[in-house]
Amino acid sequence: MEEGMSGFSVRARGGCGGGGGTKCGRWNPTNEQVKVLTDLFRSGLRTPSTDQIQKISSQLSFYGKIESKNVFYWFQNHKARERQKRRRVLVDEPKDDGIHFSCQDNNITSTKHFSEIYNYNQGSEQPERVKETLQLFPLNSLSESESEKLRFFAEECKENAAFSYNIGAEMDHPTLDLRLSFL
Amino acid sequence: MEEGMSGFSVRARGGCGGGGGTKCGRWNPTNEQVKVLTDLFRSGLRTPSTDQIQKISSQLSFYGKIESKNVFYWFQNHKARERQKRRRVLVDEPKDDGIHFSCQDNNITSTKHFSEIYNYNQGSEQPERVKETLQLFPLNSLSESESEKLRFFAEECKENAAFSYNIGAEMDHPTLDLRLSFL
DNA sequence: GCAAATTAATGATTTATTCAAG
DNA sequence: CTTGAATAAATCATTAATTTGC
Repeated sequence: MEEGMSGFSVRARGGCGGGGGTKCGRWNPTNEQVKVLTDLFRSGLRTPSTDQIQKISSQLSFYGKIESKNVFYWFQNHKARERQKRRRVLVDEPKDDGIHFSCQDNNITSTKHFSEIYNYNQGSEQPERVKETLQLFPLNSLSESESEKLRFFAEECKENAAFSYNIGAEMDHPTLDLRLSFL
Repeated sequence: MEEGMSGFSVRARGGCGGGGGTKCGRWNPTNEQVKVLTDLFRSGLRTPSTDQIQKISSQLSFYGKIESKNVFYWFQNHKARERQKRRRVLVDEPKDDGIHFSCQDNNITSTKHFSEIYNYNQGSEQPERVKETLQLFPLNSLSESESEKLRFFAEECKENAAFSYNIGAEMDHPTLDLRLSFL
């Protein structure tokens, strides 16, 4: 991928001595290793001590090549990325407010329950990216150009595409201004 | 399927506000609504903010009955199911494993360099707590349940997830005693 | 053809995690 | 250590598809 380099890159590090794999650019955790590390993380471990690191590394070496520093970095990175993920959520978001629903009684609680539920925002997939990417939103297809609309539709919802495009034609809807600007 | 329950049942929804259909069991999106939601999703939107939800809902109401919460749920479900789909693919298609760390030595100044870096050890986050919490470590899950393993993997280390998750199965490892005792 | 029966989709709720504030 | 916020995952439940016996 990014390696393409000619020069050193891969390992200017002294290590990687022995021959073999040669792919000693960086640690490549096995699934087992990741599993264990993740479980440790989930069970509360965040910044293992030197001692803990050594022991973990030792245990994990059973699954494949690994060094203490890999464990150390893994925790550093994992912790940081989890935090980052969380932060992104906080940053991009909020403005809540209330939105109520029509269903009034029903134990399910509407306003409260719901606001509790979706009173957040960005998920974990495209953090900021969404905002930028949305620029690319194929708006044109949303408010006009029915034919193009249908084209998309045919792609996305083959089965539902059936009657969709003539509705727009006969109903003369309100421009459905679903584009970045309104988002 | 196995539901057969007897008990209570159908929801005691009282709401469903205004008159009309009475068939207010649950929202039934029109093709237009699905089309727009799908396009938004495709354009990158995953977890719309409250504000976005309101606007989307407002626009979509032109096509038929809809509430903000429907939009919210739609995105939640769609996102989750797309993820699920992807995950399923990964599970079904093991991919190669290419596990061959041949590099052996490579101590990379390990001890020295490394110890300098993380030789600060505990103190900040979970001091003792770790020790207690680790008791709960779900060891059992270390060697089996490949699917779940993969799930974790896909989540945590998307890019590194490339290889092997069948190793555990064929290697019959030594109980990996990662628990309090060793930490 | 057409319903009852069965299965597939998907809307709506609940539960479990994680980080971070208190 | 406790609690609140914000999800993602799991699950429940209802509606639409589809199948099946007549």
